[in-house]
Amino acid sequence: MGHACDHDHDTAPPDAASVQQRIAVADARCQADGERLTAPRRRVLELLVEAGEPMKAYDLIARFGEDGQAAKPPTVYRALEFLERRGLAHRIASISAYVACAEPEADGNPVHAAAFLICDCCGATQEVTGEQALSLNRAASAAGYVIDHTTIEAHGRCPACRA
Amino acid sequence: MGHACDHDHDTAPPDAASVQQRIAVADARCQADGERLTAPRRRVLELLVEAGEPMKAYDLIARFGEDGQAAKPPTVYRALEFLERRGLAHRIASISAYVACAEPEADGNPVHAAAFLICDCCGATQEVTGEQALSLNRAASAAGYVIDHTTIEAHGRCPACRA
DNA sequence: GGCAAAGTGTTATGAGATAACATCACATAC
DNA sequence: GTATGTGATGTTATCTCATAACACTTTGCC
Repeated sequence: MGHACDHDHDTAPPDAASVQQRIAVADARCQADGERLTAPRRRVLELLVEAGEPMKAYDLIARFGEDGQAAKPPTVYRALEFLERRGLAHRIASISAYVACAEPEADGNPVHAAAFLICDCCGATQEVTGEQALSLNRAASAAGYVIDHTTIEAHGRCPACRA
Repeated sequence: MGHACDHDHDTAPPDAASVQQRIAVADARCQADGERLTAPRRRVLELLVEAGEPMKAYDLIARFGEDGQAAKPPTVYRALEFLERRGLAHRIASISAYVACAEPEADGNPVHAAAFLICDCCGATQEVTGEQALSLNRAASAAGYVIDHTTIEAHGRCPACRA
């Protein structure tokens, strides 16, 4: 996503090989679980991993076709739903955007609670551990709630933009 | 907001007197800070307090006029922006809804970090203390981020709907 | 092959939010 | 008490985000 600020941002996008590497791992894990990383799902994941930062759904739609052809919205939204269900991507509700998961299944659980630090200046987003989610779960238990999933997002300025 | 479940929910809406009481307090505080709780702002706050649970922007728009006339979207969105800025209401990003603040300025700070427990069954929403936000702020500091505001929302089932 | 389930393509539309500009209300200075 | 600037509102139009509904295709299984 774009930059609201005027200073430099040297965010290196991942090289093509490591992108394909991550997709291969995702593919293998889907197969192991009896799920299919089909062409549209793979393509959306590829776009998210390449971007390395949150992307808007309609940016994914616009860039979906390798030839510059746009996809139809349901194609991308369905792929996003799948990727989220598998813990391969996350929706960031506060900015209506989507991002590839930084550590898919790091804890052995495909769907994990994630928390995000989002720079409102350059758009950089960092996924942090689910520690906040645990704290939230404790508060929920105390109130008698049973939690399904959490949305934890902090907005501010990253070290580079803070200057 | 509506109920997805079939069992009973006896959520008592606040009586008219206590609604007006809360609005009077909000009004006094705005004045003390040199802000004006104008007619459309007051009306939106009134609708939110009466509801006692999150409301969609377009429900506020539809019910804005006392005579059943709808408002124009910017009227309500501008009022919501003001109420949020003053800490009198919160946006719940994960469901694109708005709710009156449970404890305006409880800590002396008009704009405070809030966290929410949201029942996906009956729509009941509970605002809990900013403890989670503090934990998130610590994580952010460790990563060099400076935080402006946070979005902390847990979805699940409340005690009544858990049964 | 025949079947059921999951996935995709396509059209259309619903839901959420804001840009832009004209007008109005209010406080302050003169 | 009137000029002036600022903040708020009214109004139109449009933009962004997301999904319903239905036809068709692919896949895995018997």
